[in-house]
Amino acid sequence: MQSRIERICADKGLKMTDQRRTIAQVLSESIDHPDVDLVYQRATALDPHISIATVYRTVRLFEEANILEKHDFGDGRARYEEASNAHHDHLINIKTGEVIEFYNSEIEVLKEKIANELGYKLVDHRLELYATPSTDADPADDEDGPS
Amino acid sequence: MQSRIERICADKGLKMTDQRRTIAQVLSESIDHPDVDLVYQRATALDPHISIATVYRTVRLFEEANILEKHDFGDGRARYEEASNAHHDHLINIKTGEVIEFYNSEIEVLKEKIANELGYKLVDHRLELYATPSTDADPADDEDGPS
DNA sequence: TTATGTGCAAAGAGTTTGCCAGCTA
DNA sequence: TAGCTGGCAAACTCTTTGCACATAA
Repeated sequence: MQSRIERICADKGLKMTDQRRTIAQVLSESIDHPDVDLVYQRATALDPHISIATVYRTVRLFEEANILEKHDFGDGRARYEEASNAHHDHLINIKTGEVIEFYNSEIEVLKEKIANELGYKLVDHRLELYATPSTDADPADDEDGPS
Repeated sequence: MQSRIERICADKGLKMTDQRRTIAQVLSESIDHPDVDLVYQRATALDPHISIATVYRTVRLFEEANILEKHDFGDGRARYEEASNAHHDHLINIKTGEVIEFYNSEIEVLKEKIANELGYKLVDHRLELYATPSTDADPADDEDGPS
């Protein structure tokens, strides 16, 4: 069974090895934003014949092929997620490290506008909100397990 | 003559050495967002008896004393600026590396609102716009009226 | 005087790379 | 088969730290 990313690799004509296939599968199945070490752990769990260097080379390859997006949430290591056509920003729960994606069109418009008013053309941007759960709010992932 | 930062250090009761005084002066006079190496270069130009380790230790000390703000603009090294009470975000000119500060109250409000709607309380945030200068020399060519 | 700061070099963390064997197309 | 790919360890960048000496208060 081809993973989503493996299919994209095939479309792009990338040579597929077992290692790349495994890493592609791991990334296709990751709904979080894993760092290289986490990808490495998940990949070696499926197939021990993968080195950390290959993970680094492969995520870079995928990033350059626009298959992955690289993020830096300020903890000194790169985190990856599958590239999506739908742009979004990130809210990082600083209690748990969990990353929540969100999109807000008003903010998107403002970003463009600010750049223009300063005499620039927006090429890229980064918006990250670092936050703690509201005490009385729904996202209760502390003790209670999900059902 | 005491630099602005040196005065703050005195207020906070930090022990002042020649090295700290020099680094404080360099940072007080820097209107850009220098990285550690640049601070080191500027400091050693004033006084060669300063090691890079001391610069690292001093910027960390100043950061912990809320004298400096540390930024990470995605190039793998930390950049510093004097802490100001006035919050602002950054636009990075990707052609030159120049950093422009800006403040937009609409964005500030939206950040809070988004976090709240997701069930979180905003603790910190980061907004960076990566942009190139508009080819047109006149920045006032956007259709929206200025704020 | 005494706690603290500094210089130097070594150590760390994350990431990249040279080289040769191994595998894909 | 030809040439790209992977494993391993060494190298690299940025940053921190152990230790002995120097210095502010």
